[in-house]
Amino acid sequence: MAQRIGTKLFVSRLSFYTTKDQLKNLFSPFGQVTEVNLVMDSRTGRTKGFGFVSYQSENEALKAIKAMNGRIIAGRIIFVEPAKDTR
DNA sequence: GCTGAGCGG
Repeated sequence: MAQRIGTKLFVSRLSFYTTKDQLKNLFSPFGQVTEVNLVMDSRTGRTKGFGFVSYQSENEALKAIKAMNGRIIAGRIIFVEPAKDTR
């Protein structure tokens, strides 16, 4: 299977006030985002601090990773890496 | 009103 990226991106270490809309406009210019999902907590109704971003192609997803990995968002460092294809 | 490793529904 070798190294497979996948179109799903795992975005973590976000600020607790960052929303899905923020991620969308931050990851949109790097490629066509087909899906943006911010994981919410059922107890507080706020973000867990991580989410998922999907692109049309793996090359766009990989480009977004290199472009946004370890970048400053909302004054915090965010980690971007391919999500597990455990789906 | 806060916190801070991880892979959601």
